[in-house]
Amino acid sequence: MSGAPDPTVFKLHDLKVSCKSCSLSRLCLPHGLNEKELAMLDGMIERKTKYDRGAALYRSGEPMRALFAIRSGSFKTFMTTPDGAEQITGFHFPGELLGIDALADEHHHCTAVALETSTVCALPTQDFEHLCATMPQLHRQFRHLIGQEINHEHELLLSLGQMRGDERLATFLLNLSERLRARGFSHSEFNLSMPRHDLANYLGLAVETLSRIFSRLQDEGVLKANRRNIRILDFDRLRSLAHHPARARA
Amino acid sequence: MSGAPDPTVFKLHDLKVSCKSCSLSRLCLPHGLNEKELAMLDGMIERKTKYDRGAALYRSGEPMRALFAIRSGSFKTFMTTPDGAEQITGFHFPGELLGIDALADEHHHCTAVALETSTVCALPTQDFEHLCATMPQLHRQFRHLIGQEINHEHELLLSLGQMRGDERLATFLLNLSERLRARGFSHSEFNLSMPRHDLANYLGLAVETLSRIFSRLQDEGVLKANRRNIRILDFDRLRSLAHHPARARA
DNA sequence: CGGCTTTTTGAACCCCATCAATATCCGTGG
DNA sequence: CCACGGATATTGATGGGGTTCAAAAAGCCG
Repeated sequence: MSGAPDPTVFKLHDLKVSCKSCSLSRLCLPHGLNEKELAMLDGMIERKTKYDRGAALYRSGEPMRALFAIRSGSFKTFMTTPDGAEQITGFHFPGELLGIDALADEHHHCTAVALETSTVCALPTQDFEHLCATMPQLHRQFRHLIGQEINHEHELLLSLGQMRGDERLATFLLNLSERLRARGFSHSEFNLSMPRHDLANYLGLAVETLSRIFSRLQDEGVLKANRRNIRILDFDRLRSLAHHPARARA
Repeated sequence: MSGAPDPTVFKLHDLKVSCKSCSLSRLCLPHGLNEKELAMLDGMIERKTKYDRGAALYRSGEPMRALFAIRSGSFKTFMTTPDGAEQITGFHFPGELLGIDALADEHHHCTAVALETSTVCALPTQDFEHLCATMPQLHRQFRHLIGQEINHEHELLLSLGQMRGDERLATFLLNLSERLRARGFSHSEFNLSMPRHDLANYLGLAVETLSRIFSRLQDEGVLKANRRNIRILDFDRLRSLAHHPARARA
């Protein structure tokens, strides 16, 4: 389960990729930094960490060690109640930040687990704090990314609080589609990195209900879903679902 | 929260209260600042803003003017969809920060509306950015408050995604009770500042369902609810509800 | 006292959870 | 290579929590 990484897998050139040459930099913390600042940031980052599927980047309750930026792969973050119930609060992709749930008291309130073999860049908290103080642009981008996180959670609240199951799934798929597009992938066909179980939990549904919704959307020609593989056929229909056109629950 | 302040209560000396003498400072941005820093922060703050019930502090889409700290009263913040559906994302009380939903792109993604006559302290964004750069402790407290906001939204996600109606209400009441206690009010009896309609929306329920849940909890002797007035009679039962003891939806 | 909003209560229906069973995929070992 | 077992996913049947429609009751304010 845990990512006891085979040392031989890490070739030197993998470890030395810099922020400067990283294709994700425009989505990530380095965005907007000049050459000199970039170099400073680069110097602070530990880049060697690899996580296999199921490996935890951090667990709820642990003290915060670092801020993480995803380089490849994907993660889920979830809350846990004392009695064992879980709620997935987000799926995270390359260029996104992980660990800001520890902002309040330097301890994590979520657990982050890799959905597939993934790599992250780690930024020790002390270093980061110092860097922010000296680089206004880094600080700004950090705030920007936190803001995105908050906005995303607001969208999810809207979804869970107001929408039916099919509307939630439509919203999720459109959001995912956009995030993949922003990363240079196809926005109409992709493979989900999470099992149905996780997606259902994220959407506040039972696995069976989610499966039924997929089947129905497929029957209606909105998409084609073969297990993890999704092909969106009718974006307009999906969008109209996501905006649940005629419902005034106000 | 209930302290529906008579307008005449606001004499000039109220408007000039400084952070230093503010009873909420330990919950608010000034927490941990030394005398000199406190004076600097004080100098930046506009304190005269008062909002009647229904008045908007800011609206979704507007550019961010300032960061707000609530001094008295209470607010609700909500998301709006293109088709008019709303989801209340939070209720906010004295000492809490409003406006951080604009962190991503300097534009608000929520609307904030006063639930009763309320006053806020406004901190213009540019000033604040500058202050943060020169006062590490202020920066730290700002991060702390943002973290609290994120944590609160995670709790709400858990609530909406995993709990039944009665469990959601129990969770809300316990949370509210704690926040009131932290502000020196009774934690067992209080007046809700929001109508059923808003609370139902926040909890992802229909007004009728919420009303029925209140009635049932009252029949069971867990609490006494007379319109806005709530008296919690059995904290243990409420807590056991909030933790939905025997349900493994894992 | 009227007219308004807010809250509660009642009845019917529906989305979704649950229980149960089948199907499909995948990794492992014979 | 194929067989086997476990995890993952789909499908069916049933029941319950919650929404919706409808209306009455209770505050609130002019």
